[in-house]
Amino acid sequence: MDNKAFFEKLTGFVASVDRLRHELDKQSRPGDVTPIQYGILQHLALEQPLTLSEISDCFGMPLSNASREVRKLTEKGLCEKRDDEEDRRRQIIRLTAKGAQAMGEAFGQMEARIADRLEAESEAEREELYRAMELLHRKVFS
Amino acid sequence: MDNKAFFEKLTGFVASVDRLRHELDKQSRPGDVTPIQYGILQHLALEQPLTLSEISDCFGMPLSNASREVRKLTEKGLCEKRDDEEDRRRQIIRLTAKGAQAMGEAFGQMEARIADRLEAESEAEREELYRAMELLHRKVFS
DNA sequence: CCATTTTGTTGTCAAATGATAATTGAATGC
DNA sequence: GCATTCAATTATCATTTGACAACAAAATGG
Repeated sequence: MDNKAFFEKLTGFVASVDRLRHELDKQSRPGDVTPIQYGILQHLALEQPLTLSEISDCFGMPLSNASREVRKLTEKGLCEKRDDEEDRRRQIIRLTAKGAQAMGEAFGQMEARIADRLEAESEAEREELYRAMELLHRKVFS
Repeated sequence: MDNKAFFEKLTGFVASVDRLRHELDKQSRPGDVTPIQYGILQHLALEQPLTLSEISDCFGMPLSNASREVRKLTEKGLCEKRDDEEDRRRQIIRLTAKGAQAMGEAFGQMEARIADRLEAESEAEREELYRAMELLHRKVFS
């Protein structure tokens, strides 16, 4: 298989992933949270706590903008900042109980949609899909 | 495997795909094209021609905005509109030679980066990755 | 100690995006 | 023929995002 064929498959695949993400986000994102803010909340829901620098790196966003978005989220009561005891320059970001609940609901909705989509698949097929994601994640999407 | 475990894997996977896409786009996107416009160009590079409605559907964008973005692309000489002969309400969108060349270069850059990333993989492994994408595309990311 | 680096904050600005309404011309269904 | 639907255009507006500059406080490395 040449690079070109592989790359074309990859391009189409990435586009399809993007579409599903867009669709799921659209349905599950709370109305008072912007898309980028929702991305930050999702990241926090999967991995806590995070520092501002980590958020800024992960989203390829200048630190100044990460700070702004996180401030807006804290103003909405969805996450909170705390000084790092070890390095007091750092801010440690966590979801609040309210934020965790909001993300729990959002993820629940998404989970239900994914479950619908996989209804027809057998247990063995699900495991195959799981392994496919794991493989691609490890080898392509580092 | 329960829904939750599968869903968590999916969420992490989608985030990683998004990060790679973001990184590749950042490096390959021409400076005079906005991110959304670049998405439209990529779509056209993979599938031509498209109508405005198809573009608007695919990106979940109101038709009015799709029209605006495509107009900007035509003003930049990267794509062109033509009346559909069969249904004269429709506009058929294609890349111009200039647009095709620009996307050829952009895709070439991305392809090279992907090739770097897969350098270590054997032919058999590449084929496995290819099949994994195909499987996930078909069964999950419809 | 002192210069430098790291981490974050605040403010500002232009550009990109999302959303809506009003309008046109072409097709479709009866 | 006529109402309705469809595809697209244009205009407008608020919001979101990206980018940059100036600043402050804490850590680091001599």
